[in-house]
Amino acid sequence: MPKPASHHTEERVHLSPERVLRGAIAIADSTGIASLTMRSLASSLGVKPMSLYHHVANKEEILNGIVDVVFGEIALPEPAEQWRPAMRRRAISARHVLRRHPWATALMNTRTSPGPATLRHHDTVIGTLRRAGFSVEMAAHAFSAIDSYIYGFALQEATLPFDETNSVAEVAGQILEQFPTDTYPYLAELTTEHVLQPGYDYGDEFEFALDLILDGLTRSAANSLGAASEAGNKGRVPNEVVPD
Amino acid sequence: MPKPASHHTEERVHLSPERVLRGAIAIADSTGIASLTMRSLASSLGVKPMSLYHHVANKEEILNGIVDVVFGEIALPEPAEQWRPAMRRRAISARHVLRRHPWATALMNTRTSPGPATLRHHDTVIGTLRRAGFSVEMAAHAFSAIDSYIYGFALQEATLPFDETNSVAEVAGQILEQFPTDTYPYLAELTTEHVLQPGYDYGDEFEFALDLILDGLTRSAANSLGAASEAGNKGRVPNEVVPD
DNA sequence: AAGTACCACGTACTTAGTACGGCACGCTCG
DNA sequence: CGAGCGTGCCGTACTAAGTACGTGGTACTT
Repeated sequence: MPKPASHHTEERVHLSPERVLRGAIAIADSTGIASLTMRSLASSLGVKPMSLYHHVANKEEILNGIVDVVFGEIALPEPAEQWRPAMRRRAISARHVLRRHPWATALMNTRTSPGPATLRHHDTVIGTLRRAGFSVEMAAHAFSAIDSYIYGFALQEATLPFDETNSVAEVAGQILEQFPTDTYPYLAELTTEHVLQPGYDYGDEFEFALDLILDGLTRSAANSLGAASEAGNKGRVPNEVVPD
Repeated sequence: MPKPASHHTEERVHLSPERVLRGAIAIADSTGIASLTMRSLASSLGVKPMSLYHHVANKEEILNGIVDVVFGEIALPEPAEQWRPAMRRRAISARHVLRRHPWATALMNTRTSPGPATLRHHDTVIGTLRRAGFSVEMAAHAFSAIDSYIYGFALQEATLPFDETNSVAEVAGQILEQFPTDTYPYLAELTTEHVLQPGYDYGDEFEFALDLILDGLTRSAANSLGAASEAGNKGRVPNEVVPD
């Protein structure tokens, strides 16, 4: 028999900022961001609440931290990759990550100080565009366009009121049944003829507009390069021509 | 002299669900969604906290309610409007509304039961597309593309850590100064050569990708109509040809 | 005028974030 | 090898916020 367990000794856990953040993400993923409290987090780590404060300043810092961890999970472009496949791969990776962590998209909003993984992510993305020949302004356009779409899509996907337990059919039915069929006729049509069809998955929608945007950027970037060289900066030699 | 004011009589306020929601929006707009508590709301309405519960079931219902009010502020397409200008006008209106209520975008995420204004909004948008000749599937594509972009842009705009008080320059400077200049070279470049330029306004970015998406939809819709008529449903007579 | 529905209120309970100080453990140094 | 000390976990307790419950005043109805 081991010595009579004082509450230290045997099961002393030894936290760390990383363990705290990982635990926080685990709770948010499994039971929702609302159920992430300092108490629930401590308890899941086998620790009392106040112990957490030796590793993080406060709950805000935890929230900042887990958002940055999530950003770190997104696949970055490889240096050698061409801009379009690089952006496509990154966008798809981002969507997967944000679907794994449905709370993250909304949480980003309330954070104003980006962490290192976030900054690195942004820097790499912009760098990929710039090295492909995008002007600074055009890179800003592209970055804003793609990222807005990613976050917006993730936000909508996260808002969908169905998960594994209740299907699309149930929820959509419930909402529409509350009203006479002709109150929202087009919504009803879209729902019954599209959303409720077997095999429907809203996630499949993602790549449609992603490619739409990438097509548009390819065109715009080509134009702006043309315009730019007309404007006289022919000396510039991007190491890759913009279109694709 | 009026009768000795029992706490009723004179200053009896008479709440209503509408007044409660309006008050809630006022607080969220002026001091942030975090400062919207049942107590602060009650106090701003000249009432004690528990009085609110005679008009709304709980705080959740308030949050659902204010999100729906915000949706109601977005300009809907007119029945006679062509799809492209209609979508453009609506998108721009939505961005303005979501900028007036920066808390709304993130809050949408946590709501799963859409209110009547939200449903009406969606129905009108889908109807505009369908009556313009979009197939059900194509309307779903377009709806998802445009709305994802709107919400994502609004989310990014709301995340920007500057408002009237502190300028872009200060904040951007603070973040980048924490690191050696070459840690995030492309981010630094974009910031100094673009974001910090006089007259820069992130909001101007919105219409660039919006038009990109609308262009892409115009093209895709034309293709899908072509494909559809080849597929044999020539009998269908949309009252407007899709492209523009 | 009496009854009644409505609705604001006071009190109090629960959950959550966190300030403060105590104290066990194990490493370092004499 | 033992005293001292830093690290970091814990107990207590305070504050803020959501809200259940019961009371009583007000004004409308008959």
